[in-house]
Amino acid sequence: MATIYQVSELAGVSLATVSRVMNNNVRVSEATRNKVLQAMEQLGYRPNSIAQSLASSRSNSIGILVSELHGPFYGEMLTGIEAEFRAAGKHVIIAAGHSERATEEDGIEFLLSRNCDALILHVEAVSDQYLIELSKKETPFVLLNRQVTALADRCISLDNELGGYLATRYLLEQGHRHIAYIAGPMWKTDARDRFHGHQRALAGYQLTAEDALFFEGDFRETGGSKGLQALLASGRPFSAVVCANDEMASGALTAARELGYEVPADFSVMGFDNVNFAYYTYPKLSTIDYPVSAMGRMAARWVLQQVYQQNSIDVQQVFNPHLIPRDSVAEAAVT
Amino acid sequence: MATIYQVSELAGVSLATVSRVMNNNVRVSEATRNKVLQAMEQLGYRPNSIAQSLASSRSNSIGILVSELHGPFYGEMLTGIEAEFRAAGKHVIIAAGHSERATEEDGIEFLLSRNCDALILHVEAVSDQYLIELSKKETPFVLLNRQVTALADRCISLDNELGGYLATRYLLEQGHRHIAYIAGPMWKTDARDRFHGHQRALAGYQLTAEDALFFEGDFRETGGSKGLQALLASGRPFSAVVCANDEMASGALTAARELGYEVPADFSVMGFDNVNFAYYTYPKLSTIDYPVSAMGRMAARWVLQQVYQQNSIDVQQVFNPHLIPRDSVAEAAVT
DNA sequence: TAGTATTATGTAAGCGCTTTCATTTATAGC
DNA sequence: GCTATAAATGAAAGCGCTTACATAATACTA
Repeated sequence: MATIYQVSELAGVSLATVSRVMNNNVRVSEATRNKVLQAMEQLGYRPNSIAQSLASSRSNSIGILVSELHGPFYGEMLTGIEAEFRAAGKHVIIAAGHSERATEEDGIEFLLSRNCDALILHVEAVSDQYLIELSKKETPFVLLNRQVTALADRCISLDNELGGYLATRYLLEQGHRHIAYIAGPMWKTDARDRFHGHQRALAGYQLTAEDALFFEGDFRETGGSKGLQALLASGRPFSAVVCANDEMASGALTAARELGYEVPADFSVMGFDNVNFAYYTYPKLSTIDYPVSAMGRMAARWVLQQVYQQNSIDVQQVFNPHLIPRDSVAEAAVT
Repeated sequence: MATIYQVSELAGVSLATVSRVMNNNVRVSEATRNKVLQAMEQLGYRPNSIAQSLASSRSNSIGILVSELHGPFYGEMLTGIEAEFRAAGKHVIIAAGHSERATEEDGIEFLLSRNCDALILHVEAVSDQYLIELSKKETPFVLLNRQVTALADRCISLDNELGGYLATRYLLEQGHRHIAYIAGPMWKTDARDRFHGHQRALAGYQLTAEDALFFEGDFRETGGSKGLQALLASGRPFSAVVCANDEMASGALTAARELGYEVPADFSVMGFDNVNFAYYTYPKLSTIDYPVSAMGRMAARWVLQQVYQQNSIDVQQVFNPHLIPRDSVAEAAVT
């Protein structure tokens, strides 16, 4: 591989000049610039990004930590992030945190050791305190889908409470009064926030959430199916179930069918996230849209703005969810 | 951030010694090793991976190019790859190729410019010739899910032909004789191979694929639904449809329902890939398992073995698909 | 115990760039 | 035409490591 030195020789200029035309931040005369460009062309020169990084102490790499690499949710997020950075000539280094504290901390440590210029973190298990400590180190980071008050300016999140509210309000508007809830793991903030939104919506109708109609799931399909079974087994009547995410809603749908119930005739089911497969369930899932790809892009822009000084970029920190009515919710039967 | 120099000072040894204990490939006495370790600890030293890379001309990074970052398929693949490398202290740099020639070539160029030690490529649009040229450059690469004869030793792939064969043979065994086929884009090798397997299975029963019962889809849900509509519209009777992947099968299922057909009572549907949501469709999709995560891991191992000399690793190059019978296929009605 | 083979450590030259500072060359002013 | 200023280029010192090669310390042999 040709080096900058060989280019400089061939072009008959100094190293510094070649470097200048590459970075074109300093004036170089048309004539020399052309000589250099031509020499580069001729040698098939490609800059060594490692050497550039070392000399400039900029790695042009951004570390991304997400819980999982698979699953409909993170894929969308990564797509948004990658597209934005790729266009800016930066690259992403990816690590998975698996929603476990040790693995998440490990992943962050790993990315840090890779000299990332910045980090985009979708962490769930790590403590606020840890993040606050991390913020004192030199590597800047944004948090996706997490609210830490002390780090408010680095958080890009969805108003999960509002989402929970919208889901339940929609069911209430359809006449449902006995609404079951299959939550995510309640140690996760988003799971709690969504549930709080649910409670607020109920309160608006002078109702409260009943313990018998609550099930704490795991955000996965099995959580939804187990949850539905448990709710049914409780004997407490309900005409609708809101699930804290689409995976669980899908599980609930499957379980309902297996147990001989028909959705939405026997009861309505509401999801959350609007992941791509929500359109392909049967019945098509009514859900709350989570603009995850847009939020991923926004996190990338935050980095571009804060770390790479691209000041023309606007950053939006809080996103609003909205209702996607489809076929899994029907009006409550008049009683 | 502390540098190796400060560590060496504090420990009272030379730079070289510090470097040696870090890489522990050369003997260092217990006593000095401890002094150094302690100094590192005390300074909170973390090696600068960029400097290491420059000096050793090893970036410890592997470039991954996949068609998309989202979708059930690639997510699994990435998960397998990342897990394997992370354990080995390597990191992955990810780019998306979007199944377009220009973007794929661009992505490869991009990864190359990042000084990756190796590349794992899941490319579809790029020509064999291009890959052969690429193989002459210094950066080694593996191909996932692609067979290039001249590069046979770098290909890790699924026997797609066998998969196609298994799918159709299963339907034949269930008594189906009029089997429609919704293919992937026929310019993609895997789409073609799967179809060839289909033909071979038919041939085993003295049958041939009928043009009227063939539809070329796009590997996405809409392809499946459009495909089914087209097949139905052709007026040609069939009792089963094999779809070249699960997404299209899911689309076909949805379309069937919307058009008032019941699967598998009115006709059977077969998928391919066994992506995670195949279990959550209604009815649960009978499909062909594609061990994509295992294949991703294997690609990572190939790199570990070939590039990082971890000789203890075994590499398997061809994977076999197998049948996953579920609920979307039933026996053909006796006529 | 001298002489040699080993083992442990130090010295210093890069790796391929960026960037400051110094120097040269062109441009303008009068 | 000569000086003052600006613009273009070059020289060289790093960036934080690795790794020959050289040297010092230790162990082993007879």
